[in-house]
Amino acid sequence: MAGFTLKHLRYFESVAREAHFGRAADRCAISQPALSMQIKELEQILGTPLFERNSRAVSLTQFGQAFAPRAREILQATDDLSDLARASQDQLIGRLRLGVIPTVAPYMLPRMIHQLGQSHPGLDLQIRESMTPRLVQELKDGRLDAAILALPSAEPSLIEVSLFTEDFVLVRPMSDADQPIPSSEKLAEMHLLLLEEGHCFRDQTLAFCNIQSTRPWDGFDGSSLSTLVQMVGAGMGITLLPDMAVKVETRSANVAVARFADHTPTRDIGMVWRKSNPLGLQLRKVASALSTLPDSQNN
Amino acid sequence: MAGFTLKHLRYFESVAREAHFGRAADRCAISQPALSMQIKELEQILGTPLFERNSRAVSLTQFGQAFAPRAREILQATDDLSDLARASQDQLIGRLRLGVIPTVAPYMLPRMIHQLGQSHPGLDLQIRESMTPRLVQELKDGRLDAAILALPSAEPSLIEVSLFTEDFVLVRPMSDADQPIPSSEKLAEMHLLLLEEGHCFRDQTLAFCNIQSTRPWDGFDGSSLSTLVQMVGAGMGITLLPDMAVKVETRSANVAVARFADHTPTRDIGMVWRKSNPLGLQLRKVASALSTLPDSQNN
DNA sequence: TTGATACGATAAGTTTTACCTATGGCTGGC
DNA sequence: GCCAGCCATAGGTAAAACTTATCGTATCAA
Repeated sequence: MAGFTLKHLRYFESVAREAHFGRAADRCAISQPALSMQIKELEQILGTPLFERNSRAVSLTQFGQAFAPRAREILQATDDLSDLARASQDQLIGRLRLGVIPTVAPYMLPRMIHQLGQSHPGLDLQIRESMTPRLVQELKDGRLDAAILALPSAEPSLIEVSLFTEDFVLVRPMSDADQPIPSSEKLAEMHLLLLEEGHCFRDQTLAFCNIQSTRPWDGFDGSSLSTLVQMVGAGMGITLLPDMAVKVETRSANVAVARFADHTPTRDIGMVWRKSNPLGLQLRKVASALSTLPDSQNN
Repeated sequence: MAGFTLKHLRYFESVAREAHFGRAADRCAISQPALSMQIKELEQILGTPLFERNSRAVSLTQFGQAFAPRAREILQATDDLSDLARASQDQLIGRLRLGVIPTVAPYMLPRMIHQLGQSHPGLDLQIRESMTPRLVQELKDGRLDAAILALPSAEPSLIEVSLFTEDFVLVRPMSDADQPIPSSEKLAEMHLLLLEEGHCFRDQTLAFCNIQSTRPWDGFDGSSLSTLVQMVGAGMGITLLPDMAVKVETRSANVAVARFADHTPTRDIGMVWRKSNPLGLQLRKVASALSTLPDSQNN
């Protein structure tokens, strides 16, 4: 024997409230016989009568009186659950596990958290900082919901949305400030300081200079952009910086910043998530909110 | 658009638990396409996906994770309400989901089923065999109605009713049959064969011998009492058996059974259920019917 | 790369269920 | 005794839910 249904409970509640099958049926927008049958079925399922049908009146049995408040609780809980569903439609709420690559995280996170706090109240942002391959793997494993990294991710199972494009700038010792800006070919012959293996920014820099990334490298690799700039300040060479890092990293270093006039190297920062993630729409809104961020720093 | 039904919630809960449509469909006793359609319909009603279907895996969306505990609460409340109805009969009828620990089930079940068939016609007995911690958890989750295990359960939310106390007996190779019965201290120094980690009977045996259960164990653990007795018969050591297992397990094995004269180790087998279960009165009657069982075997 | 496999979605057909209208049967009041 | 009010029953219909068979796609091994 199957259990009762929510419909049974709604009909029961209606009869209990009206103490009248006909009016209760109206309230339920069904016919009186249909209601009678459903109540009868409910009583049969429970194995106990719920109502006492006197010829002129309908009243709850003792068991019906115990049943009614519990039934109302359940109906209330289902209504609440429906509301929960509705409330979650429009905008992303709850946990968002977001991966960010190391050459973006320190410069973007403060404004990002601030921005999302404004545009997405109720969002529980959980940040993980890792290099691209690991972020991609964790996305595919379902351990991240989305990631911010340099496009393209070269991963067909992910959706990519570009947030903004940013230039690379040249950072060199202050003593070189009045030198002409070297071409990318010249750069390859200079003492170019790079991030460690695995950073996509390292690969992008090498690509710009037309250097094979597999070529053995004789320089000292830095583990962060901050280290690289300090090394440049100490006269150990030159480096490239992504635009968003410039202000923070060159503030207190004895280095000169120069922008390329032509063929400026750039990278495209984007947000990615699984194609199969049904929150695509909401994630797109998050991305949209984040794409306004670089504007707020350009001054 | 009509709201969701309890059936929707049950199906949802099943898929959420199994993370697999096929297995979930089996559990619900319907076909996989029917389940897929119902889940799809539920998602449409809610206006939000509940599951993320990767080709190889099914996982809850963030909303699904918020939805699941509430859905379970509602299902639990409906089960309680059904139980309330059954509590108004004076004898338990309908489904009884009963958990039994492995060192009791094989020896008690046949008589138990027979006894309840007599004393409780109309009872639909569903047995699950698991070790104590899991049974307790499933009781608390509302996935079991009652369990038979060794007392105490150390769980304040459960009611415990003792069914009977049974002795442990010593089982050793037939060649040792005329040896004196060792003390519990002696036992600890002999080659004592034990059940695997997790069985309460293992812990009770160790406690009797004053052995720390955290102590690394050099013996081979058996996965059933039957295996242990076979190992004893093969001369690999000695073991203890609960009384109810003796007749069945030593019948065809080349072992000697000895009872302890003094300080006999025992365990208290009892039935437990949630304090909040409205069927307490009826379950007490079931326990009472079961407590007569050991008498019928004592000959 | 290709073929096998696993798994959820889709399609077509059938059974079950919930409902409608019409009617029956009981009760209390006029 | 007849009428009015009310719930139950009967017969028929349309929607819902389920079945089996099949498809599409992703994964994995050869």
